Amino acid sequence: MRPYAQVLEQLRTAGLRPTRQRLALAKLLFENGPRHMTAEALHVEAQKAAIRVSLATVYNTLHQFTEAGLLREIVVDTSRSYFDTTTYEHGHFYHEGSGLLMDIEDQVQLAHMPNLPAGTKISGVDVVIRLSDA
Amino acid sequence: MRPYAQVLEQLRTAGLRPTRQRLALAKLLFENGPRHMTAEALHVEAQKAAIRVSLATVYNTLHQFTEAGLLREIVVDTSRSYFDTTTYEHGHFYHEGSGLLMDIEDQVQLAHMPNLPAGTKISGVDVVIRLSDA
DNA sequence: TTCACTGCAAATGATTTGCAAAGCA
DNA sequence: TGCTTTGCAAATCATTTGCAGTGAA
Repeated sequence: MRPYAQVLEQLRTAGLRPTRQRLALAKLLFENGPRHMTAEALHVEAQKAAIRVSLATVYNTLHQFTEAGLLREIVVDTSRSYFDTTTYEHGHFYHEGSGLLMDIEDQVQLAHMPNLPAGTKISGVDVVIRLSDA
Repeated sequence: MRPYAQVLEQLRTAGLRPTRQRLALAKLLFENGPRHMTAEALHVEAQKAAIRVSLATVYNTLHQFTEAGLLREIVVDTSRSYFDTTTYEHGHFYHEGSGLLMDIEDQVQLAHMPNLPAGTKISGVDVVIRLSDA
């Protein structure tokens, strides 16, 4: 539930114009609580909401929002990209059967951080718990 | 450094014939310590070793070995699949710039396991520490 | 003799890109 | 007016698949 003003602000900061398509997609993404969307799914949802936007623009917009810090890309499946509206670092449950991706609400932390290879620094820590039906 | 006999044994168990291509690829994969390979990289390596094998067969073989439990697939990048010769659960360092994937030697465990969604069970826990140059 | 296996080339599917038309500052 | 943005269709790229030929039991 990110406020409209914040979206505008971040678009402006990123040098992105608040076009009809970007605002409409932002509304779908941010006015419904935390979400995990694929480009295809967002496009379908836009169509249903009678928003005229091409799939190419959905892809562009997702990447631009990610660079602007409004979204975070989550890698759980080689066959498609997921974008998460929750941008701080947190773990995920991934249900392989359904393709459903969920935030892990509890704090998941590593018991201890391993030593890094020389000359490197951490750019992110991904924790994915893969689920199947019990 | 998996022994030849074990590879044969696991191929037999999986109902896979020990063909020239499978044995040659197994040798490249398992006789050089722990490795993380993409299909493309393994194909190039095979060519250099004068092993005649098509890219399609490399793909088939990687998947068959994975199903047979000789390899584990690691998801770190939507643009390509990595296969790990170390099959027990362990974390990875992924260097985004170079595409290099490394095992984390220290034991990385979660500080505590979160509650799972109802009706699900864990099929795997992936920990990936993304690295960039310091 | 049969069924598995391989290689080739074509198909696939998600994503990206080139470019002309349309939109916003 | 001048730079962005969009949409379409074509291009890409890793991966998969159809199928005829090859090989192993």
